Amino acid sequence: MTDEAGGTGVREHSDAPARMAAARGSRNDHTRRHNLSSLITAVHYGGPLTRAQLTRDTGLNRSTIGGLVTELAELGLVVEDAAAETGAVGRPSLIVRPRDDVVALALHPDVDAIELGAVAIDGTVLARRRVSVDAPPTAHDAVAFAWEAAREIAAEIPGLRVVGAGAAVPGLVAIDGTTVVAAPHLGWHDVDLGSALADAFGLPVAVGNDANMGLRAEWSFGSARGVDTVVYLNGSASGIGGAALVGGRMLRGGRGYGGEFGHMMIRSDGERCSCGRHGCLETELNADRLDAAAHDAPAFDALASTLAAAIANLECAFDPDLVLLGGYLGALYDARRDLVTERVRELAFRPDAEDVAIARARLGGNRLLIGAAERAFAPLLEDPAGVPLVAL
Amino acid sequence: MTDEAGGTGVREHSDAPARMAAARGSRNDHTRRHNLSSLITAVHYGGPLTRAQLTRDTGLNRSTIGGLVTELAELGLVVEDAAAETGAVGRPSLIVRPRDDVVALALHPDVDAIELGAVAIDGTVLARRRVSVDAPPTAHDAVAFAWEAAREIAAEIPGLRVVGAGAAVPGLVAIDGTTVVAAPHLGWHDVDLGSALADAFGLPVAVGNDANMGLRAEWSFGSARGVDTVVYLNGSASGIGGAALVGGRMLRGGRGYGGEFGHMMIRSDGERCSCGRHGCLETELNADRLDAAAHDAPAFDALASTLAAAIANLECAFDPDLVLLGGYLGALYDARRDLVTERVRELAFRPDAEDVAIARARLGGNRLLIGAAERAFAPLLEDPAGVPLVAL
DNA sequence: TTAAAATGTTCCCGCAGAGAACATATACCC
DNA sequence: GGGTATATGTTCTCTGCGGGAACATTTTAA
Repeated sequence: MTDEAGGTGVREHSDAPARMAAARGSRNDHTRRHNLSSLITAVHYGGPLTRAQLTRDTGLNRSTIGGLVTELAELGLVVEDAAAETGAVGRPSLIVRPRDDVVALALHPDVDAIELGAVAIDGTVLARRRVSVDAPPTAHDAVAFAWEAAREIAAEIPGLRVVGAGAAVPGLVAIDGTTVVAAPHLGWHDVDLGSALADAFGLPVAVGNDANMGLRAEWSFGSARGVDTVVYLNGSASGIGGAALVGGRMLRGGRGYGGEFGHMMIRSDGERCSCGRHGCLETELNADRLDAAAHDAPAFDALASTLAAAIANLECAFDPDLVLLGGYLGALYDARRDLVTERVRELAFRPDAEDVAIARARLGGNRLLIGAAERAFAPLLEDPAGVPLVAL
Repeated sequence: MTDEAGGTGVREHSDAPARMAAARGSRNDHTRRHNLSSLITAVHYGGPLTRAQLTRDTGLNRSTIGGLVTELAELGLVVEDAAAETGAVGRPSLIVRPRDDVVALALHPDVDAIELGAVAIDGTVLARRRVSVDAPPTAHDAVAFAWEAAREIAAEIPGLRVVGAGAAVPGLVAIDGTTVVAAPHLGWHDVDLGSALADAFGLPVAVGNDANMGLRAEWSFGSARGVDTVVYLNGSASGIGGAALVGGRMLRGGRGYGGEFGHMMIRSDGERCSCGRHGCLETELNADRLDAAAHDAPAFDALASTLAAAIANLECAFDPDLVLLGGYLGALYDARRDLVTERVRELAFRPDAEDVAIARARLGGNRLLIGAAERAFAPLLEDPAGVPLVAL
């Protein structure tokens, strides 16, 4: 026993509460909330499902499912359709589908453009607006554009009900989900984008790093759908963004800066990086170098090997089920798929010969909007009866 | 929307169940189980606590706490003592403490010795047996010794009730928690230690990597007590073991091989490592090099800088609340604390100037036994009424 | 047309926690 | 030493929620 926990003394002020953050006392209505959450989550990720399927998936009783679905319908979150022709024996089961007028707003300010989308609860991007900008936008620019675009969308699609807004920002976002601590390419430092958005829209807002949002989208509806442990690397003009999903949860870190794999050291004698260190991945393998090597096979192969080394390094740290590559890293992988696979196999630490699974991201232009919307939907999925919807 | 989830079709066989592993339908008795778990978990980590404290911590009603504690007492897991003198106004609250005759067995086979301990539910090592060996033991040796040692301990302390056994092994352990896939220093490959132990003892067994077990112990009762995100590096004769706690959960990875930071690339032109790669941390910074540099300040400082580089690398990947160092890495850190801190600050990616928190592990010789026991206690803490205790 | 199968609906039961009312045990004040 | 305030343990009742049986509904198959 350690010095601080032994003996027979009673500790009136224990650290137990900290350990019990997820283990609070549970009341009966927590059960109800949990089950409502299970159902809306199931139709969110799984699309339209029959009541019978929900009964099997959850293990709950038919009658309970009936009551829960009725409550979700009264909350305006799902609708029940008559069954399609199934060809099966027995009374056809009602189809539960998420309503397509429940949306989240998703904002993506970047160096050359600002984008806003309205994303339905099933992941469909119902509408989007984009404006190109000559100079990196300020947070005020982003909020002003978001407001205008939202008015337009509201006029175009009447009757939308909004649960909240999410924003994907190319930079470091604090753990509070509102403050952009540093977005060098935008020139933002300690900008409280979340509060600005929340004040403008009167909605709950979640701000996050763009790579995290991208991985979230790919996990929900893309190449990493439902995979438990994923490492994500995305190459863009502003460098390499990284994110990781560990045991089904986003790696956030103590301050929210976790997953910055672009600054993992990949060559100890490499060039100096903007972060002050030497040989960071995003310095050794960036868009400029890739362009320069486009017609120089050995140089191109060397870059592919660098990618493989990064993957191998991440593989021994995370042992992921899947390594997901986006942006120019996805393109590089597709162009030298065999070489990358072979080099990873050579370098990989894994004792079983089985190859590391590598895939390319595939949601494309909607990825960040979908990911930001996912963040905004999260509270609704957790407590369907506790989150108000407001008219857009 | 993606190609696979759009449209209006009904998916009878959705992937929803996979997403709902932790979101299964919940019955009322789940609530009871959860609350029992909360209480036993609280006294496990927090030591003796008053009923009043438990009431505040959980938010449950006094009467509910009374019933729950009574049930835990009937299960033989806790005892209630009369209050000590508190000096406070009001009726003194009963003290709930874990019973000290509920134990887990903890086994630690290593290259030069085998060790077995009986660890009480409050983390106290009640008894331990150790035998030195000339050659690395086989799994059979380990099980045979464990059996003998357990018989001795049973004779020494009568009346012990055992919940299960845990084993900490210096090597890679599969995600199933029973198979040692590769323990090079022991010469073990694909050895099913878990089943061998379970067959011998008739108990549930959890086998794990020694670094994971060590971090678990430090998190429960040591330097990382209750910290949410921790990166752990432990230097021993058999190399550098690594482990990470992410959001309060152990980083395991898809196959159970996560956290192998000893094979993180730290010098791209470094020496060849036993794993086949070059410049792995445990090759650049091992016990031999440390011994050789003991009386050579510049060389010693260089090793400290290597440690700092490793910490900085892990810091930008995980953004941990704490970096925990054990074994010779802890000693190295203590010897060059200022240098390591300064180099980490130089290299650190974090935008806020705040230093990365670094600490030395402190549980010492009992660490692995405590960690292995923690793993064995985990099912009991999760479902106190569902795990049988057997006489030792 | 009838039987079988699967699902929706209704009603009742049991379990678990909340809360009120009461009992008990301490400290503080006079 | 006695009375009061305060905090906690105990008992009893109430409510909410899921399970399950019985019945109703809707389909396919014979």
